[in-house]
Amino acid sequence: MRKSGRPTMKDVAKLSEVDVSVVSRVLSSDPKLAITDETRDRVLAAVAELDYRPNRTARALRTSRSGLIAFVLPQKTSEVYFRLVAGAAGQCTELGYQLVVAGINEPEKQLRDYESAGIDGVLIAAGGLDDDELQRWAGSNLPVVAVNRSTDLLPTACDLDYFTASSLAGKHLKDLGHTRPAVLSGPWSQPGSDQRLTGLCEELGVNSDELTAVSSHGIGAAAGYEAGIRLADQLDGETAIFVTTISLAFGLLKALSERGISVPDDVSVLSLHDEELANFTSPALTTIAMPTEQLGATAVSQLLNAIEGRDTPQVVVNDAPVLVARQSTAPASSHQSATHAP
Amino acid sequence: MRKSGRPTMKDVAKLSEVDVSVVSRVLSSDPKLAITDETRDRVLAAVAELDYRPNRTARALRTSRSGLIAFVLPQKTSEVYFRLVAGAAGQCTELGYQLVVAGINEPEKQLRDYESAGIDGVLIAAGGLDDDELQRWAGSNLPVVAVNRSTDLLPTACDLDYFTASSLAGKHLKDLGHTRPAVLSGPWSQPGSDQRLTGLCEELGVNSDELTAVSSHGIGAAAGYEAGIRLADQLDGETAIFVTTISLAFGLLKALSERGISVPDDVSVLSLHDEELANFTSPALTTIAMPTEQLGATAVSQLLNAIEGRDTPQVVVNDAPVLVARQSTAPASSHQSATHAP
DNA sequence: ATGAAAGCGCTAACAG
DNA sequence: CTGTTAGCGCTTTCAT
Repeated sequence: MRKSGRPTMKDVAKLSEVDVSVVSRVLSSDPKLAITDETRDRVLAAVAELDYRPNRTARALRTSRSGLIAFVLPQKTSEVYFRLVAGAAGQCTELGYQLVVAGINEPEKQLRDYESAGIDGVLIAAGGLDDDELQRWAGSNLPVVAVNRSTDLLPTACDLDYFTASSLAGKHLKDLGHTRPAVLSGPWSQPGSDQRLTGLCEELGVNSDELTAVSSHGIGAAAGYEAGIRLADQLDGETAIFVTTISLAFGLLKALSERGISVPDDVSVLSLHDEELANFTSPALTTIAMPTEQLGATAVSQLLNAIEGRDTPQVVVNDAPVLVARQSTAPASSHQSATHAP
Repeated sequence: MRKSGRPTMKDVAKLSEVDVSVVSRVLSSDPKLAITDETRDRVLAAVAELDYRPNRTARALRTSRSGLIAFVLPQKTSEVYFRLVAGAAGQCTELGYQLVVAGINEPEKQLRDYESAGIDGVLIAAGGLDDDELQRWAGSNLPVVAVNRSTDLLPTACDLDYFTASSLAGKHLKDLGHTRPAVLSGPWSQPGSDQRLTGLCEELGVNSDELTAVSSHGIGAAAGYEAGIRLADQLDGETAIFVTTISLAFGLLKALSERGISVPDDVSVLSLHDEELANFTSPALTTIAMPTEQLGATAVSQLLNAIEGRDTPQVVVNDAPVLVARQSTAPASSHQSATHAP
């Protein structure tokens, strides 16, 4: 065992000629501590002089609070998760926590590892999980909050406002004269119960099962391409395609171009989530930008609330989504047609 | 203070009727422990029965080893870093460590935070750091290893084999008849000393300062676009463009298309690093795929070596890069010309 | 082959 | 207002 060599509280106590307990109380600004300014200053001076920093491990052992939280992510992931992590990491830094990340594994095993490691709570990126798997994250002594998914399998969940987002999408399409868009969605979406569609349908006054819809088998561009080909072949006069997550849209654009369907002349494309690359596709992609980093940050706050035993709203809605109109959407016009030679 | 309620070593000791020290030694498979199989079995049985898991915090306090390592990332980041983290995280799980992530901040402050938190060592994504900043990461008691950058400012550094990668690029271009490619590189690249160019130049038999080169002001597609416009306007008969990192290439493609330069008819484009989206640009991008996840994993191993005081090679080269030929490169032919009307 | 005992550095009653 | 004390759960000499 290497001695760390760093000064301990005892050193500070000695130098400032008080007891360690006083140092401890000064440093944690114990509210019910009455102390002369003189003494406090002496302690603080000693802390500064020795360049003392508390040993968080010792503190953790004593208080059973490590200041560590974990974020569990899908093994196959995408830009969206990255932004989530960035938001969460920033908030952690802000609040003096450390963020541990790991790919998702067996929930039970992973949770027990985290308990063993003294992790205070865990964030689970639940966007792609089915109920069964999510359920398995619930049976733990640790506070667990679901991120990017609404659910009541867990006491706390944070999600983006997909209803508003899809309403925005619907409104934009309606304004352009598109009345019955086709839908390209991710693998977990269940048409009809999918909140990413309700706003759209409401705005357009259609029923979700009237729409031509295709589900992808994954969340990457390749999955979007594959599903996009299927969708292209199924198009029946639709003048627009609504995509529920952006990476799919990148693949779709390619599929459409291969099928000789021109965007936005033959069909408009509009996707949820925004990212820098949307500016650089051809044509540049119209999107609904979602506050993804915000979601990450909020999830951290919620988890800390749960850890402290404070109130934790079941669902948290963040900043409003915003439409970013680029070149992939255009007015529907009578000469439009998505039909084409095979 | 909440009692955790989990069984401790004492409970195991009691149940198996031995001393805690014996339990400890059994569990850490102390090599110089002589023990009857009978006793060991009793201990193990108790461990199983109580579902005992060691308290890593207590262990950490005792051994000054937390089992935590940190990965410090740029605030503005890209897909490449994500892959790095994925690789590192996987390796950590493999080896029983936890990976803490954070955006880069003030090195001194961050390092002291990490010391205070008991972090065992830190990985710094140094690809975009200048020497001064990197230097500031060196002055710490913690082992620090630079990732994605070769340097001798730190005792340990891990990097990809950019020499081989750029040789591969050079060879591919030469095979196609391109002799004097233009270069689009990231902000930190210093032409001439840049290892991402040496292999290319060697293969092509040119001097790096003979090449038309433009540096971007960032690492995203937007930066690539901006620099791409500048480069397009500077093109002087070049039949190919070599890009040192892929996100820039996405922007470049757009810039070229706006300038009416057709890829690959007018100019071929070839980029370092591969990602899924390279399949979905138009045209699909030819790349040199680098073992980025591997780098993340190797960096972790190196850091653990450093932590254990074992040997740490200054530079680690991983799996070989591989050429992924797609549609953005084509043979140079006499009718090619990058000149164009403004 | 096993047990006793001393702490790692910190916190939180409880005394004084 | 400040000091004493008793651990948190574990590892590790040193005894036996």
